[in-house]
Amino acid sequence: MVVTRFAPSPTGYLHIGGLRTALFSYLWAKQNNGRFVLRIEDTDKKRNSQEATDAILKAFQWLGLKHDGEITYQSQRDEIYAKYIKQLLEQDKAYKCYMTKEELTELRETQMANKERTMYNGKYRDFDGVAPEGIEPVIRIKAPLSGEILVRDGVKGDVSFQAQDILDDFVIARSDGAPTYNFVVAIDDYLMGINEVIRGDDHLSNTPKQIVIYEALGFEIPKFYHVPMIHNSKGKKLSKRDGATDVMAYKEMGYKPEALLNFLVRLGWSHGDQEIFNMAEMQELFNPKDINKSASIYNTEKLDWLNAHYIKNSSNNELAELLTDYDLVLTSHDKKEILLDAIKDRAKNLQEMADMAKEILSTPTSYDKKAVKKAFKDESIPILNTFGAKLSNSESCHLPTDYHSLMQEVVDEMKIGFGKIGMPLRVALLGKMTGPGIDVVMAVIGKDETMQRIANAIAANS
RNA sequence: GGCCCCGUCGUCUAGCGGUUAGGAUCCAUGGUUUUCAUCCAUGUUACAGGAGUUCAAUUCUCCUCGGGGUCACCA
Repeated sequence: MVVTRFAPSPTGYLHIGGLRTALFSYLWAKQNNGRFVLRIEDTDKKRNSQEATDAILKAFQWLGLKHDGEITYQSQRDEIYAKYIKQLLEQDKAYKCYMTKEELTELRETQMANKERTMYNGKYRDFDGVAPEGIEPVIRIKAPLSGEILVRDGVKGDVSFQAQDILDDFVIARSDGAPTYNFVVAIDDYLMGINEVIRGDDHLSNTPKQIVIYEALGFEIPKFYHVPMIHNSKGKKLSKRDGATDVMAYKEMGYKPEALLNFLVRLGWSHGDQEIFNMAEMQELFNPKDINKSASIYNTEKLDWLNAHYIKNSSNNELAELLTDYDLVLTSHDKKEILLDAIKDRAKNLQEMADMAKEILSTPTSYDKKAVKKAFKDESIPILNTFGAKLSNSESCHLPTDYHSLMQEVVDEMKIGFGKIGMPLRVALLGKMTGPGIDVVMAVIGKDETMQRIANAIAANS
């Protein structure tokens, strides 16, 4: 069974980089009828918070991603890690190091001055003397001093590291006994049965260290897939101002979850020429072997296009429901179908869509100057009056076609072009020259409101 | 700086020795729409550079250049 995981450290909200690796992991597990588990990496007690964990869960919920089983918190697994540290100590695969921080800093500075690689010098590796007084030791692993460490990566291929280039006896437990990242990751991934690790390629150079742990403990090494980074438009790591914002901010901006997911799944992964993937298709088609090797640049153009696509293809019921989050309540509006049909093709996002609806639904308080000058001329007033009179006498105006016939009558009787009535009417009803079909607008706002707006416009612009 | 990864249109990508280098997005133009948007059509734009290997390189190898990641008692 395939078991994948998402293992964030709760130091902030979930952003799209994390979400993408979570999505990849999720899809791969689901496709294989496997499990997708969540582990919170909160071993650094100073830097993490419950709020951050809650924020991640909230984002998952919005996007419809569900983890399997209970959440594992590393902070609650101290005894487990202690057990393995003890074991390694007893097997002489790890040792206590009494070097002080000052001593370490000094060592490092000397190495830098000599242009050597900065690394621990193994001072206590084979120490059997009397431990210095008053120093709480850290625990270091006895890492191999030479030889090759091979990472068999499903995305990058085989990546080979030389032990002498990259390894030293790194710390696996701090002086306060708390275990460190590379140590607990290996233990937890093994204990949780995770056999396919999909994560950012910023972890690629950590992987040899984790392999050292796996081997010291005799654990089976999982399959790794290191996913390239997402960069900003300058090709640098994503920062808060250029996209690494809270995933929930995308909801506020009016993006639909399926658009965000579809956007992210295509960032670094592809399936031929296909662009549109619903969740079922993603689950069926995603395969980490098709992940790109190179980093991609984050850019909202395609996300906007996808979002517009998904909005256009949403049912009006769903849209009406979603729009309540953007301060637009349409549930009781009798012409909501007509309204929604009229604006769903025009909006890039739900926020914009809500604004359009509100604009149509509310009586204009001002009129665009250019629009008035261009389309609301003196000759327009008798035309509007004629139309108004017809409307006033009309008994059954409900649908756009009803209003359209009325406009047609005016055009025919006055022997004018359609534009002579269309544009002035548009300005009168919306205060500007752009928007949905004018007959549609009238149907949505109704006969009384239409006549009111015509009267308002004539009063204000003549 | 050491080590590691990467390099096809502006962007997301297809390609896996022989292609007019494909799609999508963006942009532009035209059509449809009384307007706007949608939709449809058309168009501009790419193999980082240099050596090899080969009958043939975007594709394989090496070098250069460029970009990124990582080198903690952070994760």
